[in-house]
Amino acid sequence: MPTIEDVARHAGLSRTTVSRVINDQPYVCDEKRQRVVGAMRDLGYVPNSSARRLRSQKTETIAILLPRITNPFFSHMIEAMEKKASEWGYQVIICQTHYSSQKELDYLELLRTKQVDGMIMTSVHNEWSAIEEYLPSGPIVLCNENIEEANTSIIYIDQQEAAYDATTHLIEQGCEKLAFLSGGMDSSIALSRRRGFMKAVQQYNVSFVEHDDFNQAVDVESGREIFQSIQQEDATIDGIFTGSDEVAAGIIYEAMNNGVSIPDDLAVVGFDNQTISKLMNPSITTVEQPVVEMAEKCVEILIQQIEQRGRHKREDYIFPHTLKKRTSTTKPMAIPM
Amino acid sequence: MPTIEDVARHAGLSRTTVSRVINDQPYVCDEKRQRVVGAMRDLGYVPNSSARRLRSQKTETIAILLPRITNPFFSHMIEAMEKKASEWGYQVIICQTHYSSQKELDYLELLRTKQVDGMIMTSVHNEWSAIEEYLPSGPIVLCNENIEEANTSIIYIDQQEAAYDATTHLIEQGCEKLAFLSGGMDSSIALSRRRGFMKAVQQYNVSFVEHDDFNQAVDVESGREIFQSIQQEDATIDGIFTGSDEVAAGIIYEAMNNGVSIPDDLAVVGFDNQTISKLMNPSITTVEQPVVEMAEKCVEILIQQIEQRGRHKREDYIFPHTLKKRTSTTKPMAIPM
DNA sequence: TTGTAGGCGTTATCAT
DNA sequence: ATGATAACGCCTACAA
Repeated sequence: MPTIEDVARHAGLSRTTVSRVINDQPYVCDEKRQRVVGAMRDLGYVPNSSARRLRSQKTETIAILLPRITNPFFSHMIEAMEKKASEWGYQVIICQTHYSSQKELDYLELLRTKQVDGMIMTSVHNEWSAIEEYLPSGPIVLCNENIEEANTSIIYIDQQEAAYDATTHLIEQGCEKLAFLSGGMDSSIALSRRRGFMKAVQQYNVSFVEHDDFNQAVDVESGREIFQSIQQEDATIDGIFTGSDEVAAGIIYEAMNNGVSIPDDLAVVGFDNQTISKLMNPSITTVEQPVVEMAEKCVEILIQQIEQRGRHKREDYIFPHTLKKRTSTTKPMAIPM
Repeated sequence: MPTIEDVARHAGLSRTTVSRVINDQPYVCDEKRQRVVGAMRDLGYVPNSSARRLRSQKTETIAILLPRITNPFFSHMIEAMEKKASEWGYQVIICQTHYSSQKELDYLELLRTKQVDGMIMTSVHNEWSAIEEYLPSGPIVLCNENIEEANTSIIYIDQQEAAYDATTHLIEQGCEKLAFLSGGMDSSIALSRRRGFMKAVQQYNVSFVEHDDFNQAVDVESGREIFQSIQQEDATIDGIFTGSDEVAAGIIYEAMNNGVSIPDDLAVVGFDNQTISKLMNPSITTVEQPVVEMAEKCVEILIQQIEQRGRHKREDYIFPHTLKKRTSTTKPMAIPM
C-alpha cells in the first residue's frame, strides 16, 4: 500500500503538496498538481482513513442502536437513516441489542472509544442516568422512544394519543370487553400506550381484562398463543389492542383457523402499518407512523450536532400518527389500499 | 480526553507499562498494575480506537453490501450476520446499493481506504472484473449470488434446482400454462432460476407465456399490477413462478379481490419463505433457504480470511433449499404451519 | 520487570 | 507557492 510519502517521492515533491492536492486546497500550481495526480494514479494511491481519523478526530460514522433489524418497523427506519447518512457522507454501524441492556451498554462504548461520532437510539433498555454518562463522548439522539428524563433531542409520536385513538375506535365499533397487549411493560412506549388505552376505557366505561401473557406479545407466534389462551380462559373478549401488526396477524390467523369471525366476534388493532397489515384477510386496522420522515429528521439533527460540536439542549420533535381503519375492526366493505 | 500519556504520568509510570495493562500483557507486577488501573479509572481513560487502527492496521469492522434492508430476506440475513460478527468482536457497516452499480463501487472503496477489513456482498451489480480490482485491498465473500467468474469464496443455494422443483410442482398440480416472473434478467439469480424453469417446462412439454413486465416483478405492488395485466391479456395462465413471496402476495391479494380462485384458477409459487407466506390466506407455497446458516457461515469465512491474511482461493458452499408446499398451489387441506 | 524511542499515515503550523 | 516538522494516540522492538 503506497503512502502519501511514496507519492511525494514519486512526484518529486513534498508530502505537504500532495496532501494539498488530495484535499483540494489552493496554493498548488497547475503543473505540480498534475504531477501529483499522475503519481497517485501510477501508484494506485488511496488515503488511509485510519490515519485521517486519528489526525482529524472524526470518523464520519454513526451507530444506530435497535433491538432487531428483522422487525419491519425498524428495518424501514434503518433503511431511511442509512440512505440519509450516506447522502451526508457518513457510514452507519448497525447495533442490535436483542433487548439486552448489557449489549446496549457495550455498543455505547463505541461512542467513548471514538469509533463513531454520534449515536441514534431507537430503543432504550437502561436507566437514562446510565446512558447520560456517554453524552460527553458525543451526541446521542433518540428516535421512537420518549424518555421523560432524557436531556438530549428526541423524536417520537404521541403513543398515548395513538393508543387512545385506536381504543376509542374499538369502542365505537361496539366492543364491550377489551384487552391491552404489549411487548413488555418495561418500555416507555408500552407505558404510554397503556395510559392511552386506560383513558379511553375509563372515559367510555368499558370493561377490560388483564393477564400476564398479555405483556409478552412480541411476534406472530405469541399472537397465536394469546388467541388460544383467550379462547380458553375468556372468550367474551371482543376487542384487542395489540401494539404490533405481527401480533395482530398471529391472532387473526389463529382466529380464522378456529372459526372465530373477525371483526364480528373479535376486533383487532395492530400498530405500524406494516405491509402485512394490508395483505392479511381481513386486513388489519393499524396506527401509521411517518417512519421515513422521523428517520431522516433524526439523522439530520444528529449530523448537525456532530458538526457543530459542543453540548446541545433537548428538543422534542413530535410527529403525527394516523389510524388506518381496515376490516379487522369494521364490517367488510370496499376500502382502497 | 485523557491519553495513555496522561495515565502514565498520573500513575508515575511509562506509557509502555500502561499499554501492557491495557492489553493484558505479562511483565507488570501487581502493584503497578493496580496503580495503572486506578489511574485509568480516575481519569476516565479509554483507548482511542483511531490510534489503535492506525497502529495495528486493522479496523475490526466489516461491510455488508445489500440492495435494500427492508427486503425481509436481507434483513434476516443481516440480523444473523451482525450477531455473528459481534460475537467475534467485529462491527458491521451496512451499505444499501438500492440496485445501483455506482453505489456498489462507492461502497467498495471502503475496502481500499481501509475503513473495513473485509466485505460481504449479497448482491452484485457490476461486472466481476470491476469488483476483482478490490480484492487486493481485503477479502470479499459472496453470499446469495453465484457469480461464475468470481475468484473468491461464495455461498449460495442452487437457484436453478430450486426453480426447477417449484415449476415441476406447479406442473404436477395440473397447471398447463405457466409464467415466469423475476426482478430483472440482469441478475445471476434470475438467470439461474429461468434455466430451472425452462428445464421443467421443456421436460414436461408445458406451454408458457412471456411478457416484458414479467421481469420487473419486485414487490407487492408489482405483483398486483402483473395480476391485472394477466387478467386482461392472457387469463388462461394458470400457474406462476414469482421468485418472491411479496410478488406472490400481491398477486394473491389482487386475485382474491377479483374473484379469481387460488389455487383452482391460478396457482402461485413464492420464494424465501417469509413470514407473510404463512400468514396469507391462502398461504403461499415457497422455496425456503437456510438464511441464518448461510449468513453465519459467510461471516465465519470472512473473518477467518481477514485474520489469516493473504489471498484465498475460491471455495463454494452450496446450501440446501426446501420447497414448502402450501395452499396457493395445492387444494385446501390441513397443513401444519 | 520497566522504560526509551520510533513509527503507523495524515494534516496543520510555520517558515521560506 | 512550497516544504520541513510537529503532532494525533497507540504499540513494540530494544535497551536497561
